[in-house]
Amino acid sequence: MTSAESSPPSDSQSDEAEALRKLSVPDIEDIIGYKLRLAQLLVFQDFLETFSELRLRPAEFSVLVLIARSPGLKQTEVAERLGIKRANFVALMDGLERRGLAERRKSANDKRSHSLHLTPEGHRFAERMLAIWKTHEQRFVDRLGGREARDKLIELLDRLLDTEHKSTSSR
Amino acid sequence: MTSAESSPPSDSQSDEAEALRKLSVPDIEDIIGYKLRLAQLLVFQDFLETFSELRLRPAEFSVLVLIARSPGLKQTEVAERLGIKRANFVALMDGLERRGLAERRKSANDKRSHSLHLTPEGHRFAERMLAIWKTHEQRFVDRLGGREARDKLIELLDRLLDTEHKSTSSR
DNA sequence: TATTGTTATACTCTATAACTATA
DNA sequence: TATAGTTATAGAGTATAACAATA
Repeated sequence: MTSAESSPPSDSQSDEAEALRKLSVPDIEDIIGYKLRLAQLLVFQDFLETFSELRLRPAEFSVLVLIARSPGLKQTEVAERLGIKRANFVALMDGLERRGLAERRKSANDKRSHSLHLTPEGHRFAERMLAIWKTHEQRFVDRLGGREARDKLIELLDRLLDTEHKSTSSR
Repeated sequence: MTSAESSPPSDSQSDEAEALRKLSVPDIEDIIGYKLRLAQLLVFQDFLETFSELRLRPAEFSVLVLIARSPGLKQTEVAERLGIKRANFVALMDGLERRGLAERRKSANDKRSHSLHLTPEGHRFAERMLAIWKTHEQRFVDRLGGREARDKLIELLDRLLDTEHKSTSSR
């Protein structure tokens, strides 16, 4: 099972430990990006498990949410808002269309573009989806310690995402 | 350029808007997982740009940090701590070894395992790497509004990551 | 039998170039 | 010329199975 040595192996350990002191290497747990990645992976993992029976992935969920709130958006608009390359959006939308959840409608004024909409079935699906999503989201609000903590997290993440980085105090 | 219609297309808009009211679809910006993903992508993107001249990816950085702090760890231990499958860790470690930054040492007591160490060159590399990393990390501390805000963010992320989810108020 | 490191492989995401039909 | 959608393709990152050497 576990090897008999509970203390770490001591090759040239002391030399390296000495070198470490000069380096002041950060604890990986204190690194913002590392922790953000762990948290994101955890939430997405929970999402995948929560939505396994609906066979819904995060990207598909976000597309359905967006066209439910803003029906009629052009395909490229939806893709750009979600940070999906329009080339990659095609297969995703094909899947939603094949499942009868969403549809492309040819625009009359611009025959190049498609406007996106939920189908009636997609609307019923969205109801189930959002009910399930609430349990998923609430799970993490609870872990955070309630709505205030959740709001604080969103606020801090928004600060990270704020494109107005005033490098100096000017502007 | 931009099409003449500034108001959204109004196909069966009113019907869909009515349906939306019943649905109460969340704003995608209010979804924890979505915002976490955006923030993580932003930080990693900044990391990639910051370290483009060192040709260092986040996973490689985390490995170097870990074996700088804890020299002698077994290959599988390092991989597991970072959430990397040991099969995928092989090529990553090959790369660090090929660049002369880290090395596998055959363990005397267990001839199956390798203990991982920085080379002297890897140590010098780590000094440069960490100096650069500090500027990267500080950039986001500044955006957050200082060290207190950064500590708060880490604390909230830790709550998300806490495996002790007390489902009820018991325990 | 179990574990360490390894190879091979497959699947998902993401990124880019180039095509078509419209504008 | 430029744009919307599409196709093809390549690269990362990640996941699993199976093997050899060793425990």
